[in-house]
Amino acid sequence: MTGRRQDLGASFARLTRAMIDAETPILAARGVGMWEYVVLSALEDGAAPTQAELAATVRRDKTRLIPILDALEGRGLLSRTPDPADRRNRVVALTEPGRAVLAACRAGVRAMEDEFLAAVPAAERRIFTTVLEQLADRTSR
Amino acid sequence: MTGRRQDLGASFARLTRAMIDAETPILAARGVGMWEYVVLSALEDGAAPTQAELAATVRRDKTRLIPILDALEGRGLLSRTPDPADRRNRVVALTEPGRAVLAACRAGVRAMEDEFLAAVPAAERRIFTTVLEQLADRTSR
DNA sequence: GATAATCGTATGCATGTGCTTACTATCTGC
DNA sequence: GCAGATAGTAAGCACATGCATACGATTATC
Repeated sequence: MTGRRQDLGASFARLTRAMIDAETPILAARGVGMWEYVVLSALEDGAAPTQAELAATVRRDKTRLIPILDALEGRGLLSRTPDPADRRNRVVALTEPGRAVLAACRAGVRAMEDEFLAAVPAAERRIFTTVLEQLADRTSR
Repeated sequence: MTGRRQDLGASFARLTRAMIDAETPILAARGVGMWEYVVLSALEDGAAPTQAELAATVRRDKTRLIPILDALEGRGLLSRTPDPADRRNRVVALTEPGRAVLAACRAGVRAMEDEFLAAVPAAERRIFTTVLEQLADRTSR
């Protein structure tokens, strides 16, 4: 890898900023903030058994997560249900409207991503995204 | 790209955090903070003609850049020289000791990166890093 | 039953960041 | 020569974030 010029960290950071800048208006057009989108996404595959666990998943301080959840629940996009097995806990889950909003956001984000990657040949694109996801999955959250 | 699960932005953000977490102790062992490293790196290929331009390059508020530059200059790692062509400006350049410290940091970062990518087959790794750099270079700073 | 631990909630505090303001010194254009 | 603009510098302000504290409700352990 002696030919590599830029640090991985610098490239990732730069692309993160670019993605955030690109995603923000897409989400805003659907009435969703970035943290809200992150939370909705985290619930896509299934409910979080506790708010604390959701906070850890999205790496957002549990106390600062409250207003985000308040807002989303207030809009009917997610529900917080006391867990009968342990009433200290509240199970957090997407509602149908929440799923619909998330799907709309996701569609916009996907379109943006596809456009962003359009200049990369298909075979390389496939390798890039596969390796990217593998690397990301290997990092602790 | 219908098979892709995770948002690019989420993967990039996650990897950025992982890189920061991995780099921080590497830099600290060489007495360098992350912002300091970013600044040193930005000067690697040549001096910045003004501090303002350096600030834009590293995306750091020019007013907040001052203490960083003060610290680095105080350690003799960079110089700030009034530009005779326009004495409002100060040309910022690495010193030889600065280059040495940067090289040491870079070596540590490279070793970490190589280890991080070790599980990726060489051919895929090459494609991944090439595409990554191309994508990063295409984003506005 | 009493104590300790945990969850969700609200809030305080310290730190980092971006933007703004203000200043001195310098430069540019008229 | 003068007004306006710019560079570097210091500091204020608002906001975001992480961590800590405290509380009521609930659970687990002894």
